[in-house]
Amino acid sequence: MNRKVIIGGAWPYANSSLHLGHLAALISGDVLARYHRQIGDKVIYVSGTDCHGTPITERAKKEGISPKQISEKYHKEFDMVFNKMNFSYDLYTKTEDEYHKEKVKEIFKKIYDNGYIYEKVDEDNYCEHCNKFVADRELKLTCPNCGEETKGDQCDCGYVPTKDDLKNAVCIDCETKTSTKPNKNLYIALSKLQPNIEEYVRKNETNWRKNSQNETHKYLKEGLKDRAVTRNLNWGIEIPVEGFEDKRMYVWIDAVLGYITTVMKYCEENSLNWEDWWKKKEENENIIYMVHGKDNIVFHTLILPGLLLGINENYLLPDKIVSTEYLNFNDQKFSKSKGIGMTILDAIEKYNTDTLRFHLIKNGPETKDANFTDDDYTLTHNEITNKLGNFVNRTLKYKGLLQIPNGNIDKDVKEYIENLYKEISEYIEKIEFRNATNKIIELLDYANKYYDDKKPWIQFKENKNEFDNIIYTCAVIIANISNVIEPFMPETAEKIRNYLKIEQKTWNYIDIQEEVELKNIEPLFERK
RNA sequence: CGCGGGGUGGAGCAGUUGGCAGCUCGUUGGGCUCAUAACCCAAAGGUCGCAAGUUCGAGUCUUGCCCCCGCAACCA
Repeated sequence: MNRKVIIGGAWPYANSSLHLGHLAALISGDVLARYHRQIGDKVIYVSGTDCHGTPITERAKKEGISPKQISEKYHKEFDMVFNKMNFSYDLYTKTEDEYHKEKVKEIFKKIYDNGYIYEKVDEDNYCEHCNKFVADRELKLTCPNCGEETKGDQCDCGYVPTKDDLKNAVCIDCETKTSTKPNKNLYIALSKLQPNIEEYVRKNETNWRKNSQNETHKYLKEGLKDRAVTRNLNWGIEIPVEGFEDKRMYVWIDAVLGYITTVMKYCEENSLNWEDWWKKKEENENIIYMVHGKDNIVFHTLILPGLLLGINENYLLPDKIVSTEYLNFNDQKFSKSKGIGMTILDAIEKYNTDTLRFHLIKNGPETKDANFTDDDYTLTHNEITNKLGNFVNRTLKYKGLLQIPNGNIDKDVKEYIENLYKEISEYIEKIEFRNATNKIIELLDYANKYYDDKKPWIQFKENKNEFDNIIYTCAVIIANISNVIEPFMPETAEKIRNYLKIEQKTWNYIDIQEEVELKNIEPLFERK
């Protein structure tokens, strides 16, 4: 295969550490990237840190530092965490990146010039004392429903204040009563684009996860509403339209356009033409994946396509929407305030990164919410240790064995392996990763059973030739295991390649070199 | 009638277009000794939330009902 594949991992928001839930959602992207590279496709796998927006400015105010300092801190952490988890991004950048900002402004301007972004005057909340417009969440009022004090966007009791309620609100900073003032905003004309978006959805949704289809239908059915793309902030990307100098761009516009700007930047740096990836080419030559959690769905199935259609330059639209459900932690929602959950940083300290990756896919929130517990992880870790680690050990550390003997491959085994590549490919391309991991477990069971059925320890005494064949065949199985686990457990795959002197990862049945010397074979995992 | 997810052997789950109910762990018994007490074989264990319906046949389709979990913030 020689397709051009873009994989866009969701851009994590830079105001708190990443936790296992993020990892469970994003890991699919790395599996896809590694798999597609391995079968020979040309992959550009991108993501970056989402640095802008109100929550970060609020956080910065509270901590008495600049939004830039906050976002930088988390950007560094994210970058490190992804590295440690062996995410193979071709480019991981941030929305604060100058290149990104410039390109976003250019794209925004095009959409504006095409008439899909238009001006509208709203009556927005205004604080005379602070001399600025304030967002609903920057207002404080007594909830007319439950009587408690609440922010203006939504109360703890679930009540959403109306425009009328907000007339009694005060500014969260200075506590003075706010008023409203006419305010010019820019809107993206999603309502006007709805027919095109609908057509796009209809054509592509069979390649999407079910949850994205449902969520998207819901919005389309209600009718798309034009959405404000400007915010009264001083932190974010400037609006490239006259008269909006005091405003900044809505973060979701900025963030989803990152999938384009990063591909552009990567291509520039690597002497490629980005249009080969993002613009119309031959049929079945391009694939664009979007990987994220379920709360991100509409931004990828409606807003991003809306923007791309608004540019009106034959941009390709996302083909495959890979949206996960949620991961719970010990049966509870991840919650920073309640201290529920585990950051990826802590998980890296505590767990083996490969078995953690594998576990989060095998028991991940692929089609419905899943639960993470320490015990469940240990179960997966030990299963891999026993079935894979031990199989490698009982073959390559066979008592007294110094090198892989010359032997003949068992024909049935070869056929089984060849077939397995196809099956795993199918599952991965159908974005059914749980099934793919189950196939890998099946292979490990098959390998151990083969070993037991063939009884090399008996053949060693009775038929040395047969013994050689068995060990050789088992070594070939291990070589092929290294290929099929590469997308899921890259470090382990690498170790095996080193043991067997395998030059490169492929996605076909492979033999091994004759008489590979067996030196420095260490257990792949330690049991917990 | 607010929206969504789910109820399958002790636990966690899989069951695609309806066709003998599966997987992992756990339990019990056996085998093996190459290996990280790992590996292999076998057994026990389920009226698939309840009820009715469609059908030669329903975990799978239809209808009604019951129960559990999300849907304020941080947060995928």
